[in-house]
Amino acid sequence: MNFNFKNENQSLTKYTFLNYLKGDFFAWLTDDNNYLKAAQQYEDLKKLSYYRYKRLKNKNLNISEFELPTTIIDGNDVSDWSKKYYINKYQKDNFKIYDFSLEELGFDNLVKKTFEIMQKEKNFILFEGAFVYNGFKIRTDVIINKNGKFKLCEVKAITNCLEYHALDIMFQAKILQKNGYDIDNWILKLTILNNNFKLFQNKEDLQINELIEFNLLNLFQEHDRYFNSKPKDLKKAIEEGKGFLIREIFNHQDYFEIFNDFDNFLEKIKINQKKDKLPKKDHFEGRNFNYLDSEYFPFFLKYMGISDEKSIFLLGGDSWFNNKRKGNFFNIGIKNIDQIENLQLISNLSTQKLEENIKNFLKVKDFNILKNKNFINFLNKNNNSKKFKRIIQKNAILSNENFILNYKILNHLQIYKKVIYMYDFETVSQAIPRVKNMSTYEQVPYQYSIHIILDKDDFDFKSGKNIIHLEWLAKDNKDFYEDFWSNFTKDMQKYGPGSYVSYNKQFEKTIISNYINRVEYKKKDKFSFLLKIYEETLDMMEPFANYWYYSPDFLGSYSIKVVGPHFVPDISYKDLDIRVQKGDQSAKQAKIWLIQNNSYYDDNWLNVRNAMLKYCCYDTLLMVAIFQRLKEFIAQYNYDFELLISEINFATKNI
DNA sequence: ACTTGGGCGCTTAATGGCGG
DNA sequence: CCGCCATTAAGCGCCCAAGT
Repeated sequence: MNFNFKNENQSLTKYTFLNYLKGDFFAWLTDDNNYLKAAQQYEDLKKLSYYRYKRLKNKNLNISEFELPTTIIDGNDVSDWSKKYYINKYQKDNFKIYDFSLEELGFDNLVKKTFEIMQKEKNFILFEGAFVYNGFKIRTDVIINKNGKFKLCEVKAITNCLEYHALDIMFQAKILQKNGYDIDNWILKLTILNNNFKLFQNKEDLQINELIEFNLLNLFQEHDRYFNSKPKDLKKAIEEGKGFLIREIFNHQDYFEIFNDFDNFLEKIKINQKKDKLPKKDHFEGRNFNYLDSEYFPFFLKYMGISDEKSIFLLGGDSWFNNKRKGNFFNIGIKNIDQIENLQLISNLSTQKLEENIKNFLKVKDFNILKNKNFINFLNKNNNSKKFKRIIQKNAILSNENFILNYKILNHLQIYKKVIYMYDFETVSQAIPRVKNMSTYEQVPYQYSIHIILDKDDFDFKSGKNIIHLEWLAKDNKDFYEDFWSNFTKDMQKYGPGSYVSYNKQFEKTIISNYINRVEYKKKDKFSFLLKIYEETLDMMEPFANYWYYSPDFLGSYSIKVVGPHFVPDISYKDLDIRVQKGDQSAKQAKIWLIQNNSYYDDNWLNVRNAMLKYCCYDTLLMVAIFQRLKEFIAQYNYDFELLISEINFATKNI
C-alpha cells in the first residue's frame, strides 16, 4: 500500500473528540479530508456513505431536503424552537439576544464577537457562540448571562440523557475553562424534549405554529444528570436523585485521565488525525464498542481482513451477542463461529432449570443437534425454542441448513380464519409534533395498505386469485388523522369478518391504542371494532421471532425485510420509484411534508405521493407471499402425531 | 451475641430485537 | 429518534447455618 494522504485544514471539533473516545480508526475516518482521500482508494467507502461522499466531492452542491437524514430535519426543527423557548422564558428579564447561527462572518470573526460579548455584556442570551482552544472549535447552543452568572445549555432532540451527552457538554465546558472561564461557578444543563408534552388543542382557531408557541414552556426541560439507560419515568428518576451528575464525568474512572491531562489528550488526537493513512488495526479498542454500530463497520471488518463467511460478527439477533462481547471475543482470538463451539451458549440460570437429559444433550459436541428427532420433539412440545436460539443460529450457519419446527408452524397457521386482512401502517414521527393532541416523537399514521385473502385455502399472490388490495394515503396535510381511522375502520370490514394480521403486531397495536385512548370521551361503540382489531390481531412474525423457522440467511434477524426475500426472492425493490427506494425515504417524504405544514402542498408533492402509493403495498404483499409459502412448505410434510405426543426418549448411547 | 457467607427469589439495569 | 418486548446479568434483602 503506497498511498499517502496529505491532510490540510483539518477540522477539529467536539465530534473529533467524541469519535476519538470510540477509537483512533473511527476518529481518523470521520475527518472529512481523511475520509475523502480514503474513499478515493477504497470504493466501498463511497458506497457506504453516498451522500457524504457526494457532498464532500462537490462543496458547492446544494443538498435538497430530500437528501437530508430525518435526524437533521428534527435537529434543525428542535434547534429553532429551542431559541424561541429561551427567548420566551427570559422575556420578562428583557435580555439582549444574540444569535450567531445565521452569521456569515467566518469562524474566527465569530470567536472575536463572542469574546467581546462575553467580556462586556451582562444579561444576555447568546445562541451559537464560537470558541476555540488549541485548534479545537466549538459552537455552544445557548449561553445565558443573568446578573453576571453564566449558564451553558446543550440542546438535544431527545427525551433522556446518556453518558455521551454528558461527554458532549462537558467537553465544551472544558474548552471554556481553557479559555479562562470559571466553569465551576457556571450552571451546566442539558436541554431536552419533554416527552409528556402534548400539543393541546386549547383553541380551535389557532394555527399549528401558534399552538406550539402556546405550549412552548412545556416543550423543553433542563436538567444536569445522565443515565446508563433510559429510566421508565425520567421525572421520577431525577427527583429521586438517580443517575449521575454531568459534571462528575470529569471524575468518571474511564475519563479521569483525559480531563485531568486534557492538553496531552488533545495532542494525541491531533497526531492521530494527521496520520497519512488509516491507522493499522488488528484488534478492537476504545472505551466501548459502540462504533461497531457505525455505518462504516463493514469497511472496518474488511480493512482488518476479517472474512465475511464465518466471522463471529455475523452472529446477532440476541443481546448476548452484543458488540462489546463480540469485540472482546475477537481480541482474545475467537474470530470465527466455529470457535464458539465450546463456549457456554445458554446462561447458567437457564441451564439450571432444564431437565437433566436436555442438559446432557446440549453438552454433546460434534452432534447435529438441529436434525435430532428428540431435540425437535422437545422443542415442538415445550414452546421454548427461543431459549436455544444461539444454538440454532450457530448450527444453522455451520451446517448451512434451515431449521424447522413443523408442528409449531402448523399450529400457528391453523389459527387463521377463512378471510384474512393483512394490514400495515405507514407512520411518521416528529420530535416536535405538528398534529393536534400529539406528543413528542409520537407515530402519526398517514397511510395504510391492506391485502385481503378471501379464502385462505384457495388463493395465489402471483396471479392475484382471491386477493384484494386496499390502500389509503392522506391527500393533504390538514386533519388527515380522523380520515385515516374512518377509512381504515371501513376497509377492514369490507369483506366481512376474518383474521387481522400484521408483522410485528406490537407496533400497529400501539398506534391503534393511542387513537382509542385519545378519543375515549367519544362514544365507545364507535370504536368497538378498532378495539376488536387491537385484541385479535395475529402476528405474521411469530414463527420467525420464536425460531420455529430459521434459515442461516437470517443472521439472527426476523425482520420482514430479511424473511420476505428468503421466501419470495422474485419480489424486489427494483420496480419502485427512485424517490422512495432508499430505506426510510417514504417516512421522510411525509415528515418534510408535515413539517413544512402548508407550504409544501404542490405538484412536487403529488408526484411524491404517487411514488409513496406504489411503495406501500410492498410489505403487505410480502406478508401474503410469506403466508402462502409457509403453507405450501408445511403441506409437504406428513405429520406423525403419534410421535409428536409420545414420550421423549433420549438415546443415552449418543450422549 | 455477633459476624460471615452461601443459596434463594425478587427487582432493576443493560442490551438489542421489531416496527416506523 | 421513539416505544415495546424478551433475555440475561447484577444487585438486594432475606434466611439460615457455621464460625468467632
